[in-house]
Amino acid sequence: MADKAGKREKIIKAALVLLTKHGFHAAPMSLIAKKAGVAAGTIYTYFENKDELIKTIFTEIQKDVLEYLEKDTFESRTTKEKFTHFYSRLINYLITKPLHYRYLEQFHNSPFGITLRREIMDGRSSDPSPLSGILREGVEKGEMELKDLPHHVMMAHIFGPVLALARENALGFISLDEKAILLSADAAWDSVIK
Amino acid sequence: MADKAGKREKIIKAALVLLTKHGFHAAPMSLIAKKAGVAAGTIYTYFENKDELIKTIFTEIQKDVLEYLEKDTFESRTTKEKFTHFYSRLINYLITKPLHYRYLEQFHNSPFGITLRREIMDGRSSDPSPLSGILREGVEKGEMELKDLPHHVMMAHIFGPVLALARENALGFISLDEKAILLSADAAWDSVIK
Amino acid sequence: MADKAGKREKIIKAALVLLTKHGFHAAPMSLIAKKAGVAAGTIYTYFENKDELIKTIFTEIQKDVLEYLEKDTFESRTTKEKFTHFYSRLINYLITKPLHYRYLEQFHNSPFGITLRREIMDGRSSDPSPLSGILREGVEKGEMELKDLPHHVMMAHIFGPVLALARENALGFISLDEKAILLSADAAWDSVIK
Amino acid sequence: MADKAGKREKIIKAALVLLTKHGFHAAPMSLIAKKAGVAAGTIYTYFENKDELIKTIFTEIQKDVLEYLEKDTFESRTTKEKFTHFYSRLINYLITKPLHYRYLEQFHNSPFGITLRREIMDGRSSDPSPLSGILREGVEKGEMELKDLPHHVMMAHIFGPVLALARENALGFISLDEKAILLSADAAWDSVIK
DNA sequence: GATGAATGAGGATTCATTCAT
DNA sequence: CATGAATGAATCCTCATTCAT
Repeated sequence: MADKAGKREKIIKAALVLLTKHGFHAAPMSLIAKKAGVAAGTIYTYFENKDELIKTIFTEIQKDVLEYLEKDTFESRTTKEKFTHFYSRLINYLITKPLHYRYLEQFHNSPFGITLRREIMDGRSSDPSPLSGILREGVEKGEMELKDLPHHVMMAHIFGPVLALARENALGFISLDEKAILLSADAAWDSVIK
Repeated sequence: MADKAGKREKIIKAALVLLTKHGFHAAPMSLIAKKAGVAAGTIYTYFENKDELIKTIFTEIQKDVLEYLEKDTFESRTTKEKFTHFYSRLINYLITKPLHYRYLEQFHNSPFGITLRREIMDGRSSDPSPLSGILREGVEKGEMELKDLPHHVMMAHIFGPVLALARENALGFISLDEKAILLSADAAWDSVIK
Repeated sequence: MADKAGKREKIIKAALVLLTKHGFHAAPMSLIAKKAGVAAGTIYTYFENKDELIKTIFTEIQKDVLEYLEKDTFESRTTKEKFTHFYSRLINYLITKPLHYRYLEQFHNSPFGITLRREIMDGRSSDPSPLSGILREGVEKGEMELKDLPHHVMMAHIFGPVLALARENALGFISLDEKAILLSADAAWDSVIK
Repeated sequence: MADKAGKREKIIKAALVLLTKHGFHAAPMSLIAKKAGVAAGTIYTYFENKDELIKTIFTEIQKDVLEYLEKDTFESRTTKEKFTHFYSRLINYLITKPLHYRYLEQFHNSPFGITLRREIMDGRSSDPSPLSGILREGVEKGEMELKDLPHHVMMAHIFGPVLALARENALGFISLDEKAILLSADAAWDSVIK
């Protein structure tokens, strides 16, 4: 029992590393098995096939991100504070777990991610991000006014910089400190708030 | 002679479409050859191997982008105008040529792109973007003041939204009009200017 | 104890269905186990390996056929009657149990069946069919005369049609009624009797 | 060009032997390639996949049989003669080419063959055998009368024995001479003619 | 006895690249 | 130069069987 869980975890960990390093296509199942310390066939005890493995890892990371984002959120904060908290926690997560960031990025650019996005657009799956809710609430409470931007443009000015910084970080080009992250949050805030 | 050039072009065009559509790994050389109307072996007359083909296409697209960005640039403009011109032209290019955008994105996320970025960081290759120059000039002329952001953060707040919007567009989720592009340029400007 | 017998039966029943449906090669032990409601390893408690399972099922079906053929046989009948009885019972069995027929056919065409046939020819195993006895007896009693056919030719003209009809039936191409069976028995009789 | 044809033939010949010997499932493509003296991948230059290879071999054998059956057929013969000619040529073919016989048998018992049969039943494919025509013609000319048997029963009494004998022969249990074949043809005739 | 996770050899198929024509 | 048949290493996945619990 404990062993079972252990093997599943080992496979996921090995897969995360290798799928990120080599890319989804270029990471052989045999190599993943080897790195995980299991036989090739064992992976198929836990995951139906390579695609399922890839999707499962995404789901687990996503769950992990969302849990992380929701920590230490207090109702009493102003919208700006909530926004900053969300923004900096997100960037923090992606920066402290570059492997996860790289994985998410690759996933979103793959057919899997594109399909998922389409489902979210169609309403077949739900958007997991709490950001839209935070901003809407702020407007309703009259705490601030949003620029008159199309929704996608607004999102692009918030998530775009986050992902750009996470990428630079993951590639080892930069290392962000807490202060820089807050400055970035402010810049993002300025770009969408009147 | 003309035929030779013609074949090279046909191969590049076919490869661009297929590498983008299926991904670098999932686009067989044989299929590219077929779509280009040449024999499989012929590709190797023009390109040493698949990797070279991929890199060559990137170089050609990059050249194409830069040429496009430099058109209609007049000295007389203010820095804000120059910035807006650069920003909206870049976004325009990526939006009107989604195939090129998708290719660039995939390239940058591949080992090829990462290696290239590393070379630029090390000074072995040069940064092709004119943006840094535009902003530096504006500051020197006293036209505006930049926020006190680390260079990478500033770049992230300009290029991040551009790429985010280009992605949405390429995936068919949105379609940007000229007005939205200008609003986005303003938002980006607000995020980095005091 | 009762449970043990029950499990063995369940495995055989599940295996009969799946081996017939998918073919000996294409029916995984794991699937058989699942259908039988036992663990994969359990099969190996009752059968040494897959080959033994396959052979055992054959033996059980063969026993079943022979039992069926010997029912309601009375000494008082003429040879023609005995022949017709044997012929129509055989065809009836194969028609009412298409699964068994398909299994036997597949078995006989497999290396297992060929080996078995070779053993019968060599005298290492015995021919289980009572037909030869019936005909010999009829000749000895002077009830009829057999054509001067080689033994194998004679057998071919009796069993050949039976199997051909059973196949058509199993494939769902025809459905034989009692009358057609008797006509077929007559035709077979005509083909080997002077 | 000559080489191309040569390789295709070598593959077919090797596949015929190995698919027959081991069965469709148990004959690896790699082994077929090895026996044919080509690389594993080469088979896929000529055949889309294993299924296509199997079906192609069937088609070629079928063509071969039909050509053989149609040789030396003269209009002047009586129906009995035509029947005997057809019957003995068929049996002769199957006996002199046991490999082909074994292949056909396996094919007909496989999903491929069953699908084909179903298509013939539905009229989507055509029945290649000339037998029905021969018998119909004889009846129309008043040369003989057929027993009042269902069509499938009649066919079973003609093809059943042929296949049974071919099987015995292929397994090496018997060896039929010309005389035995003619006797068998007579027996078959007797079984369906009034 | 019963379980079912784990094993790893084996199989079908793909595809970048070569080279004889 | 152009061709495209041929190559064979590499990949994903299956499944009979074992064995610790």
